[in-house]
Amino acid sequence: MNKKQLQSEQTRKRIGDAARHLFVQKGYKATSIEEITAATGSSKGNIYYHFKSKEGLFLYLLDEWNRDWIEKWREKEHLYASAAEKMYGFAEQLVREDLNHPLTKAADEFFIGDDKTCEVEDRLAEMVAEHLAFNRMLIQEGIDSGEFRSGDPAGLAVVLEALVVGLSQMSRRSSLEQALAAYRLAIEVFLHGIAEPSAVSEPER
Amino acid sequence: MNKKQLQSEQTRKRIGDAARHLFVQKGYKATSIEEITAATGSSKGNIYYHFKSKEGLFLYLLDEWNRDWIEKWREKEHLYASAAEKMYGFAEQLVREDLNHPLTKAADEFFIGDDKTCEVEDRLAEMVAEHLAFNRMLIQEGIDSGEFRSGDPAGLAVVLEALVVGLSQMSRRSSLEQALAAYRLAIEVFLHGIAEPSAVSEPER
DNA sequence: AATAATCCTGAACTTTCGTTCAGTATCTTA
DNA sequence: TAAGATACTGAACGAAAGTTCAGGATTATT
Repeated sequence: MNKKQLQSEQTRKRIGDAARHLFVQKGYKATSIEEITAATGSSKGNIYYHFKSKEGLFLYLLDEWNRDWIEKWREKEHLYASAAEKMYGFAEQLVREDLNHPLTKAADEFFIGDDKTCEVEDRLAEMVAEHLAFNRMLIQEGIDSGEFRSGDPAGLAVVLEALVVGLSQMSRRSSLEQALAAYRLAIEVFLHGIAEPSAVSEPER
Repeated sequence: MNKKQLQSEQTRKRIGDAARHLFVQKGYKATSIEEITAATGSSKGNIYYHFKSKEGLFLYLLDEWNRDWIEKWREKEHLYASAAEKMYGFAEQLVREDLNHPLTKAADEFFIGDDKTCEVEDRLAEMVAEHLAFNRMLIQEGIDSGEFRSGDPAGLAVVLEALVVGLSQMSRRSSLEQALAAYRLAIEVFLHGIAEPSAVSEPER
């Protein structure tokens, strides 16, 4: 590899890392190009040399993130014996990986903001669908193995996603230990609920 | 009451209603004063005559919202016989009231944005604490009545809050029926979990 | 009726932020 | 080594948004 190419790749990574960190921490709009340059030492123009635009940079990060996340999961997945263990492993990776997925907060700004490009909109809808599909498969595995009661996997996938999205938002200002504890407790509740098994109650209507 | 005073109160309400609607729908930063004026027919200056600033307007809405929500809850609370029923009623009010609390999305922008005033920061931390206290009390009631297993009410309050926050975010683009179904399912899971009672599994470590 | 108080307008100011671009430095290639 | 390609700089531009203000319209007070 060329020295130029190497350099290019390095700064790209540098910018990407700094930008991701800021996006995750502060959201999309609240993070300015100025701040990214300050965090990298690069200049404004350099960002636009390596990335098409702010949107482009963000989209690139989303793709990269998703790829890495899935890859890491594939490496670990087989270590877990049961579906329940997988759920805890899933939560742990969510916390350890970055304490939250950029998609949860920043991408939501995209969806809602008026300035959304069609390309971005499509890509984001796709990613949410992927997330739900992932969750559904996780739950389906447990059902197939007899660990989980058979029910509505699609609906439960939404509930799980909501739990994850909410936790990432609530845990943004807490320590890793606190976050891990919260996630673990959440999965525990997701699996076993909080009600006494004896006290069966149904929703009204 | 004066004609002037009445007029003033009416426009205040008009501005507040329009602003709340936009904030809930689009988030804090994405909603401009311009848009609020367009939605009300009032002028820019008029908003600043009635409210100190955009932040002030938002803070006012948060307070108002919280008051109304609590009030409505107090009216309904006694109708529910069990703690479990209360949880479903709680979820239902969350959906029906506005499908999401401004605090969930817009307020999070406040917390994270750099431009936060000290006054605002304090007020918001207070409100989150109030929310968690509310949840904890709800859970504690169930524990006291023997419906819920005794555990970590504070931790469970965070899990419940996360569920609500996440659901509100996920349900922003779905119909009322879909949202209600998702919330109900979530509460069902929160109460009973998804695991087969026979298959007991613990978190690793 | 006249003066004061209140409500409201909208143009202009200021700041912030994404984006561009002419120019410089460094490296590759022929 | 000379010419071209690549990596980078930072000032400047333009659009958007929050805020202010001088003044007009409406209502209250004396």
